[in-house]
Amino acid sequence: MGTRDRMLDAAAHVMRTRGLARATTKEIAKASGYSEAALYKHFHDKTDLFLAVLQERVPGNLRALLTGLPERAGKGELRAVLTEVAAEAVDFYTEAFPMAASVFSEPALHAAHREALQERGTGPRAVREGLAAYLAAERRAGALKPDVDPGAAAALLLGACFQNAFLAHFTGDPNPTPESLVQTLLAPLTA
Amino acid sequence: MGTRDRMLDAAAHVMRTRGLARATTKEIAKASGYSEAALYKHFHDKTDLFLAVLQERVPGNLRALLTGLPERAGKGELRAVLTEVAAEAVDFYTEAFPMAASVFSEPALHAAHREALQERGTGPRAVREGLAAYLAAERRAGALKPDVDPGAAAALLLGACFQNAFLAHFTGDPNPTPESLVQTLLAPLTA
DNA sequence: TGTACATCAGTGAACGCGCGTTCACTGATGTAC
DNA sequence: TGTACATCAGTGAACGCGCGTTCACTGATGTAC
Repeated sequence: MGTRDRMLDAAAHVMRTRGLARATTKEIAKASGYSEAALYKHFHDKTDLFLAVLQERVPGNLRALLTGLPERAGKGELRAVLTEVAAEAVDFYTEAFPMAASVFSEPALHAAHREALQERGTGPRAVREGLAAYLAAERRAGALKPDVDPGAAAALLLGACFQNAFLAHFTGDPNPTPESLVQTLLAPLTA
Repeated sequence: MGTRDRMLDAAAHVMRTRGLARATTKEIAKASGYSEAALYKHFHDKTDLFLAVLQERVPGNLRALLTGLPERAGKGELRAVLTEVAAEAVDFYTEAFPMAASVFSEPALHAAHREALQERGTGPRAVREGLAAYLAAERRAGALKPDVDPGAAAALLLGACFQNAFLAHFTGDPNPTPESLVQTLLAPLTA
């Protein structure tokens, strides 16, 4: 693992454990095992470092799971797949939250980040879109009713996971489980 | 409107418009029309000021709407009520997001905030709970099936609104509308 | 093989700046007699 | 009514500190002849 990677790991770690306000160049340098000056050999400035963290240290398990979804469509696994995705999504969002918060701190960082996302055609929407694509495939396969809106369904499920992750940062109170969310999403609610 | 209120307004405004990192005592003092020193006559320190913003400047329309829900249960308005709540929730979360992000910045602020919420028995969970209570009432009234989980249903709908608000801060891409979310939530998905 | 120089990752110490905070103070208003 | 003092909201200017950033430098490794 190269120096740069160690620095990104250190930055992500400090952001998560010490809070954004404590994620200073000194603190990150110390955590990485290098000098502050070394940071500037690898990143143009602090915004550049944070931008790299945002782009390269967002946890990747969920993305991998979503990539594999298309070929699992139409095999009667709908409920299992959704439950799996929901569970993974909670973990993903829980880890990503403190990093995403940094974007509300610095308008300059926010703008640069948004631009970088647009260029790469990715971003926080990609997760929703990945799940929506899978749901559309299941609909085509006949597992979902033809008038179902895959985008809305993905938004409901992932939104609940997203908010669960946020709330978990505030209180230890229990959230609805992935199973109950999927059950409630799939079943008819009205009598 | 008293001095203290003007200061809180100014702080909330600066946080929303200039970003957390620019929400300094200087900037807030300037926006409020008072000196920095005056800030310290009304708040013990900066954390105390931020804590007050978090407690007293979270937008209140949604809360008012939720308070009025119980008496609207069992009147066949289910879909309309949910759509109204969802629309209001998006506005609420959009406004509240930049302020909530501040909590990920300072562990000390986070801890103090969490403690204050616990004491007052309120917090970000209260919204979900308010909606869940309404759904439970509708279920009792027979508008929802008896095996519906009100907590999970509230989590799905509000979670989607929460994430919509977050995503709107990143890109201008359209999100699922409140109507489509409610429709997808209520209707049976599986064939 | 030895020598002279180039390259490169990384450092310690310092820099100026803007931050949160405090100080001694002011001027307006209230109050006692 | 006039005078002397108390109270109170608010200020301008300064404080020390820690921040992000840069500087001149070092020592190890590579390369030419």
